[in-house]
Amino acid sequence: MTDDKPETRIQKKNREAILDGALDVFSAQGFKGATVDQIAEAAGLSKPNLLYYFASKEAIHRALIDATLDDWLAPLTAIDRDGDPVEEIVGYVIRKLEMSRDMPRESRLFANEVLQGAPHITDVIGGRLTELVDLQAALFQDWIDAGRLAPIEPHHLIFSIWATTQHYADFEVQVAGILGGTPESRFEEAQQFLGTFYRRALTPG
Amino acid sequence: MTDDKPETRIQKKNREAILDGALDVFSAQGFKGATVDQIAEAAGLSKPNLLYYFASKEAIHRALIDATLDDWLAPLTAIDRDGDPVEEIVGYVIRKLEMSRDMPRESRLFANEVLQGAPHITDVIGGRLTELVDLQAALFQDWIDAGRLAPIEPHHLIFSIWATTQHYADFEVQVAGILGGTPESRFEEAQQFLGTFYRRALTPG
DNA sequence: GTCTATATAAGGATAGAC
DNA sequence: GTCTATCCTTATATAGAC
Repeated sequence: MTDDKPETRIQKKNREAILDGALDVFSAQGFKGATVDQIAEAAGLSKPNLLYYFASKEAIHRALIDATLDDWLAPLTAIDRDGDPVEEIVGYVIRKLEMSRDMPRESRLFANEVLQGAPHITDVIGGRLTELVDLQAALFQDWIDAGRLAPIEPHHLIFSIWATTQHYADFEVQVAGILGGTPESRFEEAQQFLGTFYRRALTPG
Repeated sequence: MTDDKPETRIQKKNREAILDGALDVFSAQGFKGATVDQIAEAAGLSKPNLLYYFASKEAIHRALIDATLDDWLAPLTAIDRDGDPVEEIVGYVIRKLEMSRDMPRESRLFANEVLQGAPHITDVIGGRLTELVDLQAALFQDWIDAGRLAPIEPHHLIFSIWATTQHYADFEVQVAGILGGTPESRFEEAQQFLGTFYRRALTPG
């Protein structure tokens, strides 16, 4: 166990604390609304010490996007071509809703980013994301052509799934203000609603 | 025509220019991301001159929310209890989609606000908005009880309508990046998609 | 009502001691 | 690696002349 590795245990711990704190702050306030001071405080470090690990606020944000993007897009690739079309898509809806419940900060991080013109992820949208979506949309279209899914434009179907599921994370204050109840009860209702809704809209015949 | 009225023509024109410029800037960058300089430039005034009309950045934002909120919530009250339930709700969906097309700045203004915890409109969410939604949700429930609408939780139905329609304004860069085409072609597709989608999910039997 | 100049504060980033 | 002190830029807001 030599020690010339690029990352010591303490460095790893600090980097993780910084990224976690940055996720808190960027997701709640957006890029410009976030301050390095707030991130440092959330991470339990002084500002200069934080800037010893990351060269700038931009660099923290970039690292955070890099660290979360894969997780965030993962469900899109988990749809099984050999499964039942309606159940596969409803399953995707439910997974996305669970992510809104379990990773609301990530949802808001990307919502803030896209809402303000996606200045830091233009390459992702123009590249990987479009490829992934086109791929799944083609699969949906195959299912439709085979009569196993009610005819509907697949890209817009994907948008509707993103919109309806991420809504519960991104606009949570509004949802909570209107519905009341607990986070758990709200997500249970949402799960029930979305399952029913998408089954009706997608079942052929 | 005496001149002791609180507002002259030139004041009115300047106030409107400021609010219009502020709508540009706040909707694109959020409250913290916006600067008074940018708003002044968008309004065609100097910064001190702008601050002659509004005491602070906060005051501009408040005035803007006040000036746009009524328009933004109007469609919610336009649903006709005596119409055909499915067509009334689909009509609401289409009106909301048209608002995403025609008032994208207002959509993003409120999206920014809610996404970041609605610090400036807590009273609206806890008050007027909840009342309006509860009222319409009760109407939907009546329709369901009468067997004229497929059974579905009405509050979540309203959320889904907001989410799916405002998505096209709030996340336009992403939608445009994935779909390509023109704004017109995208909205036509969306209209087609959402009409089909909600008719299927809401038609009873 | 509108401008130039400026006060004042916040925030990003660095210097240099330890 | 971590801290205190500080620099520098940006941004809100005001003063005061015209």
